Amino acid sequence: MLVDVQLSRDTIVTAAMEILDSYGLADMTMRRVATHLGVAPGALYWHLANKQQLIAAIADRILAPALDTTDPASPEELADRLRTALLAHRDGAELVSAALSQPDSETRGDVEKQLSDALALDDADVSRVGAAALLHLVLGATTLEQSHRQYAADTGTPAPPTGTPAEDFRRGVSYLLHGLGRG
Amino acid sequence: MLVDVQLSRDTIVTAAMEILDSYGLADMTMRRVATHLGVAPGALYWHLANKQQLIAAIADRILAPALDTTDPASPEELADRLRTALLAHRDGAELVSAALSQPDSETRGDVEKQLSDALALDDADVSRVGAAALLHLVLGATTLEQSHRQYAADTGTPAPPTGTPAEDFRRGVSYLLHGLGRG
DNA sequence: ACCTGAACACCGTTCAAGT
DNA sequence: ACCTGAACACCGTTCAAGT
Repeated sequence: MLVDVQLSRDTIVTAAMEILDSYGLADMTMRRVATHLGVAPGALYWHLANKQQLIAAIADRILAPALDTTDPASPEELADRLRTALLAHRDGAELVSAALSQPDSETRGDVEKQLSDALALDDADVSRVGAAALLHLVLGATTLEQSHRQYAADTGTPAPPTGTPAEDFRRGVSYLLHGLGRG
Repeated sequence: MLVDVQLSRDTIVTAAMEILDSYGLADMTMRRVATHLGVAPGALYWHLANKQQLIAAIADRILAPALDTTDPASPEELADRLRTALLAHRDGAELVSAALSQPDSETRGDVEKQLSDALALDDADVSRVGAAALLHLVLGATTLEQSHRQYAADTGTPAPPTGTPAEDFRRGVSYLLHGLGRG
């Protein structure tokens, strides 16, 4: 338990991510976060409206290393960086999917804009649909990969021999990008 | 409440889907399903090991109209039929995503095989990666579309003018398919 | 074989009351 | 302003005991 630091949105997010990485999304409950901070459950609700808001804030932190970049990346590179960022936290892909599924997610717009820019296409409509498709691909493929990893870790079995996931990921992205080039 | 029919896996699944369509996935709890059937919560566990198993069974029912077909469809048509099947039930895309994310999902293999066959490519590896990518696209795009629909229905606002979702969906699929053609 | 009753170990969220 | 205590209205799951 962290001792006696002033409670704030940021300390709550940090505590929640420690629980996430140690025990997974299912165990990242408001009550456990509160206990971890040595505080009553209700205290969290002074700083956050609800759990969805906490999840959104965590998603932003998870995505930050992939997004806060000055140089414009290629779409391949951006997709790869997103995957890496998601894999860096237990259940990261699932959590971010949940956050971006909320209809009022601002982050989703940001990510799609950055993907769209990376595509560097003339047709804005192709960019929009292509960026959305790319994001779906990244989230879907990474969620599946991560759940397989976790299952393997839980059961002690090695990962299934479907060919290396990173390579499959890049190939899926590459197929879509080729298709977009002929938009 | 259904009255006095013998409890079985099938009647439970039917009751659960009625709650799903009426109140959504968040309200589809084991306890509410039991109440709807006029039975104690524990009774369900004679017929099902746990809630995950119920969700898997519902996913199969939702997907059935898209999959149980004799004639081999084009990948465009199959993708479209999957989207339609998911949209036919409240939170259908989210529920099926959850079911197919379970590492031991048999249905996921079936769907990917059918997509892979529909692709009708020579290279088996391209088929495998392509089918997975297509499935991610279908689930991701439809989950988003459905959550936007629900949000619009809940708030009374009309859907956002992003261009018609069905058209965007077909375009996303089409881009990926073009890319696969040049695999 | 199939189901009930009752419990176990939890949830997210609210809100008066305290400091 | 910020937090506690205590409650409200729930969960999924188990399991002795009944029929």
